[in-house]
Amino acid sequence: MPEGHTIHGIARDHAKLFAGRELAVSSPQGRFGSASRLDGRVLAEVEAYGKHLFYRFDVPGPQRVVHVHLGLFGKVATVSEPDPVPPRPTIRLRFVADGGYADLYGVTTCALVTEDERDAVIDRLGPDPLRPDADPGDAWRRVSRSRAPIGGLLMDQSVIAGVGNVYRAELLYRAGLDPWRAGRTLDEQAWANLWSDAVRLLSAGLRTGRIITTAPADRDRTGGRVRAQDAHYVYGRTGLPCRRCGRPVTSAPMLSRTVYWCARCQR
DNA sequence: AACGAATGGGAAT
DNA sequence: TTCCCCTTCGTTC
Repeated sequence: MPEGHTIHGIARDHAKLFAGRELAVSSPQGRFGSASRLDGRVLAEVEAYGKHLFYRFDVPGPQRVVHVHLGLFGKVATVSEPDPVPPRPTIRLRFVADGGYADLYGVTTCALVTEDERDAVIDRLGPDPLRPDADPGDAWRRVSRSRAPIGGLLMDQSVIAGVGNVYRAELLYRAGLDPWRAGRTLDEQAWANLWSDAVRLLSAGLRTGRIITTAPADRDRTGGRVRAQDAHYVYGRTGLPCRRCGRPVTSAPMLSRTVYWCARCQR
């Protein structure tokens, strides 16, 4: 689940459900030790940047921001009903308000930090295609100077924040780019196109809650809802025929993550 | 019951 | 580069 669009969706939903309200905060699992310092306090705002979430509370003292990073397995379950079910023992953090509640579990990071620490996290990140203030020029400077493969650069959060393994594969397919090409062999227009497609795809993901990257012409259009097996061009389709040329989709490890591509359509 | 994989990332080597 | 953390779920024994 957790690529940038998921995180921004959680921020949007939690702002609506919790911001400006007093929250009951607990850690059924016990590993979020700061829960009691936030319990009964007002959540001022929720912010998403790349794959990072920040919850700012009205509390005294320098530590007032909960920094959350879901990692590979982390999940957030949000329920817009007033009566919470008893929590599973693995729930790291639970927020409860009058109108609903949310559970976080399996997360890589869940910590109460200062504003400076929050700033430091964001300083390490590249531009986020889902933020209106994003400057793709910052990312281009990194890409244009790098010998690393573009498939790795798209996954590097200090280059561009929010793209994960699914969007990486699909963006490169849609651009016709070989994931193994060095960043510096791209021209500026190729990067501009990649960036604008990232804005388009992640925005669509935020809107629909799903990663759907295939153009209508490249999938079976019968039926209203896009079938799961029609949602992607190459991600998770090793050995299946490319939707456009029929050649079996290739996959290989890149920096310990599987990258998928069509060796004929992507040069 | 055991194992592997999964939309991630940081620290250690 | 390798290892380690986080949790769930489907497959295999």
